[in-house]
Amino acid sequence: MTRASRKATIYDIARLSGASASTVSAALGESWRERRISEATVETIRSIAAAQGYSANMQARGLRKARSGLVGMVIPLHDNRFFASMSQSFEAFARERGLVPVIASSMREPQEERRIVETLITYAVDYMFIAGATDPDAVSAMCNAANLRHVFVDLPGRGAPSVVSDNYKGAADLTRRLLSDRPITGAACRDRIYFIGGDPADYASARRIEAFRDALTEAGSPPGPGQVIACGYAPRSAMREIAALCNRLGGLPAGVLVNSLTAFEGVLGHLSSLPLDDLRGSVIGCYDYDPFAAYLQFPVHMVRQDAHGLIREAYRIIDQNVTDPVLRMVEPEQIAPRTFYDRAFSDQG
Amino acid sequence: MTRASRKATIYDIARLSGASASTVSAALGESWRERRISEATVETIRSIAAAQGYSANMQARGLRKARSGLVGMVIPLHDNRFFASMSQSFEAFARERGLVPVIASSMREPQEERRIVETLITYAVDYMFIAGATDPDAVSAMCNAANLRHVFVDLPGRGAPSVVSDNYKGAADLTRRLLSDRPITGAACRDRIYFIGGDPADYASARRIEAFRDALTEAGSPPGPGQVIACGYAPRSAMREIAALCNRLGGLPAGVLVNSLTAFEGVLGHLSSLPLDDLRGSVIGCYDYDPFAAYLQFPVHMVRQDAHGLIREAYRIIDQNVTDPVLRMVEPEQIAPRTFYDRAFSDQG
DNA sequence: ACAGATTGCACAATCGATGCAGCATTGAGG
DNA sequence: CCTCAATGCTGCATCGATTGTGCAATCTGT
Repeated sequence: MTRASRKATIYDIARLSGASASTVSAALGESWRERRISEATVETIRSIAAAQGYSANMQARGLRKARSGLVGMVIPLHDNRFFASMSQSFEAFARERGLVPVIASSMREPQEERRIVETLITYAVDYMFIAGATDPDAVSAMCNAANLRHVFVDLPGRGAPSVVSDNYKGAADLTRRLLSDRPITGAACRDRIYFIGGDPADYASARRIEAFRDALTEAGSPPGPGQVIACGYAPRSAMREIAALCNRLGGLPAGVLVNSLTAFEGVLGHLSSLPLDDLRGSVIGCYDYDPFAAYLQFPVHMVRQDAHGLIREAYRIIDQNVTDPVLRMVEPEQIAPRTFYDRAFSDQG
Repeated sequence: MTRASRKATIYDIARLSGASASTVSAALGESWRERRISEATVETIRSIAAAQGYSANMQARGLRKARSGLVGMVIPLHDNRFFASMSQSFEAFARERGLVPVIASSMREPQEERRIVETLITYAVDYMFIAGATDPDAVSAMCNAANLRHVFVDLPGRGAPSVVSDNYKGAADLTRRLLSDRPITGAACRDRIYFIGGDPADYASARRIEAFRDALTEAGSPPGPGQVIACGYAPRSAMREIAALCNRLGGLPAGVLVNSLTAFEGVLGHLSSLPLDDLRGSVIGCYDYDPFAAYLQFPVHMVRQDAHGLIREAYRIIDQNVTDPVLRMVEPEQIAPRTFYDRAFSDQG
């Protein structure tokens, strides 16, 4: 920098190179051929620009071109394995396309969600992804008013394309695994498998509960009352419910399908207070994945959602210019107990 | 929206209200009092703007005011508990200040890091935070050229203020705990505590290793050769090293301090292959925290870094207008084995 | 009733990059 | 020698919001 305080602009480069600002703009961009700027001029301008440490002002460019080069994503929270993976993929795909990702978390508050969408619109993001939307219709309304293409992820909306995890298949497969792995004691009520955690008003949980019921019915033992305990995501309430259940049954049931890692933390809080032998009479499954959960005192069947695949599909929808409210499914992956190291080490090793 | 495709601008509002664009701008902003716009006019303009769903174009505003309202942060990766917590806090503090956070991950690549900083500069972010910088000097050079205030987090730089975790204290305390908790067998070499994982070229690891050595020395048993095994962060190499160590010693050492969760995954891979009783002769510590790691087959002493505190300090530096390369420390928290539920549940529950 | 102050607003320049519409200059062709 | 086309560039308006300046109209005091 020769001049102390401000960043160089095309006018500075124009003055230094003796060319006009429009020539500089063309020379530094892609359009210099079609605007018949000679190669020599382009070289000169580029070297001067490089020497001055010039870089374009995206606000000015965005204002003029009515595109910002930004792509927005709303997620419920950063501090969560699943959504953090989404962020990582979201960013990677954005970069592939030369876009800059802006990720904001809504804390699952509809009001916050709307505020964020509004903000991203004022920054003129070129596209927007909304993961785990709490009020998809409101979001679509705002985006449509701003003429902004958007895709829902993980939780579908009616006003735009959506990509969701195949919660039904994931939960059905997991249930079937638990059913076939469960130890049979003969005591009827203890031979059942219980579903714990999640909110039935939540789209993903509803699909999973539906799959759980169907899989049990298909196996010849339709779920009885109280076999689905959708007590929310908080560890504490999951711990309370599993304790109450064990108390009611006089011991652990043959199997437990825990819906979410946070609920699993609560279940774990109770299980870890039991003698290890008690656990051998039960099979545990968890919808969602954590590498450390694979090393507990007992085997845990887990489901890993394909965050990368979800985001890949979402970008594909943008690339293909789809705007109808289609619904695309991405399959989650079943993780057998204790197989973590086979996979993880081959990636990171 | 009365008009189909484009967003309303102040000129639209001006036309509809019969006022001039500058009056509209003032009325919608903070400056209408000092520009002596009557309250009645302000009301009229605001209601028309609301009816039109007007919201400002930040690119235009940013261009004019030379501020974007964006605040950037570079992190190594999203998909990591520590950095995800930082993102969460970063965003919360940004919102408090009416700023929009832009978080990008460098994958620990110096080149990528520079590219990101450059990009954030072209978007005219008002401030920038760089966590886990790989090339702090280059970053400072770029930011200074663009006249951009920035703060280093977790890994210090020489060209700007830095906020780092007190790695020395965290590791020293953890080492002391392991020392006092370790079972004494009498077999000299097996009574030692080993440090596994991390990269000594990395600032944080170097501080921790230094603390580990000092704490051992202070306890009267200075570390021998091979007692610090800084084999990187990959699970696989940590697994290999712990296996080799056990082989060399003829069993587990009295204690292991594992430097990072990823290395811990590897150590776990080996430990889980041993009979549970072997583990009772050893005390395990891990620098970094995971709630599930608190429920393994054996107790684990963990250190939780204060991501929220780091970010709070970083913002404080910005607020206080500090630009000298000061170094501020934030203390990490020691987590005793199996105490997770006492804490977590009171937050979420 | 008239100078001077105050109120309430409009005009125009500006931020930096872009792109359309020209405008000299050179060379070729008749 | 003159026309026409190609070449290589410049000038100017524009994107939407902000801000310094200016200027009527009304009000205040005497």
